[in-house]
Amino acid sequence: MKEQGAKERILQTASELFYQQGYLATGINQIIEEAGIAKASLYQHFPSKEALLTAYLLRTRLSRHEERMAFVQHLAPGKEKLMGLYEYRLQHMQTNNFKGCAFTRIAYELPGLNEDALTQVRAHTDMLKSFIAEQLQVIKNPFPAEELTEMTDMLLNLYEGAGLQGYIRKSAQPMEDARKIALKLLTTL
Amino acid sequence: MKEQGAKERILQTASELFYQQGYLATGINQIIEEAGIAKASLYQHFPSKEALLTAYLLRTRLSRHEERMAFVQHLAPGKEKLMGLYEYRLQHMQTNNFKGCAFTRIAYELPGLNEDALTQVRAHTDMLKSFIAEQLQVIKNPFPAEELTEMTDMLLNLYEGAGLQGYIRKSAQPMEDARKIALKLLTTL
DNA sequence: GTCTATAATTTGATAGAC
DNA sequence: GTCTATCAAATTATAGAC
Repeated sequence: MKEQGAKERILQTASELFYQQGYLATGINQIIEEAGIAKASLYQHFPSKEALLTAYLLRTRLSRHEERMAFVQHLAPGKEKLMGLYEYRLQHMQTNNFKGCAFTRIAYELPGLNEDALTQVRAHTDMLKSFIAEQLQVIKNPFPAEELTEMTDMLLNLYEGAGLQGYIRKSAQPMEDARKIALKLLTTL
Repeated sequence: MKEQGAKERILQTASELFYQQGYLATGINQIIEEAGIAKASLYQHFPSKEALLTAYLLRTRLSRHEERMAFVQHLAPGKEKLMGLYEYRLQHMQTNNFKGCAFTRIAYELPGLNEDALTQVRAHTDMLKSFIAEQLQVIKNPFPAEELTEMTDMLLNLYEGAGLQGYIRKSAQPMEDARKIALKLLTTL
């Protein structure tokens, strides 16, 4: 990890800790210790802890999006890619020991979220929403606007709700159930 | 507020602050200041900040449940009471300026949640789930077990997902949309 | 039971040498 | 650019007087 430059090492360490322990529960001291750099070096690259948070959110949002896209890449557009969304999340939950959604964590940790951070959190669900809507339009075209919105909301809420339940229960079951329900909903189209 | 006794005043103040600002962001100092008592008095009644958290969660869970029940009391069992669930949450969101779910906040603030707290969080969604399942069985009886589970999950996820979206967007729209979708789902039974 | 005073640690952030 | 040393403030919690 040493060969990656100080700034990169800081951001990677902070990202891991923010996600695993939470933003507030993670101190600057722990970050510099685990990154193996001095405190003043951190502040050379990031003016404040809050700036580190913004950088973390931006990076995480983009990389999650890329991972998701890579996961569904080989799947057929439409129903298969939509199922892939649930399957990707299932895999992510299990790989990360049910640590939950990075963006939901930040949003709930900081009720008074600054605008930059709030923008990143919203952009994350915007991406999910448009992904769902796009795939739905592949399945059925033309898709009446109102019905499309309804089905999109339904699938998004199902996904987010199951993510929340899975986090609280430390279980993949809610998301697996949600996947099955989503499949059933799609076959009625 | 003075006439309520020290312990009660502490718990009320802490509850308000934990919900509004979050548990981690709220210091003991702020609690005693706003409650108007001395620090040692707080520790007389609660052995630690964590004990205060547990008391907060228990009280909030019970009072939310009572409020919810009172809200749907005059509604007919079945479809009407189910719609009342969404309407209660809508009212709650607006009254509390979209501060989100108290239990989701705690669950996400503290990834390493102690068992007592985790139990409270789970008990909260257990209550929601059984409420939904009960009302569904009023609408349709007998309700095949598998279908009942599916419909319950769907309504719960819809509810939780919309709650999350509403929190992030500071908007009642997602929950209103969810309520309409739920209504449509119920009329197909 | 409630108070004041204080302890011991940790927090985010900076000054200044190299 | 990276370091050591340090800052002021805030953290949870306790001792001991009244």
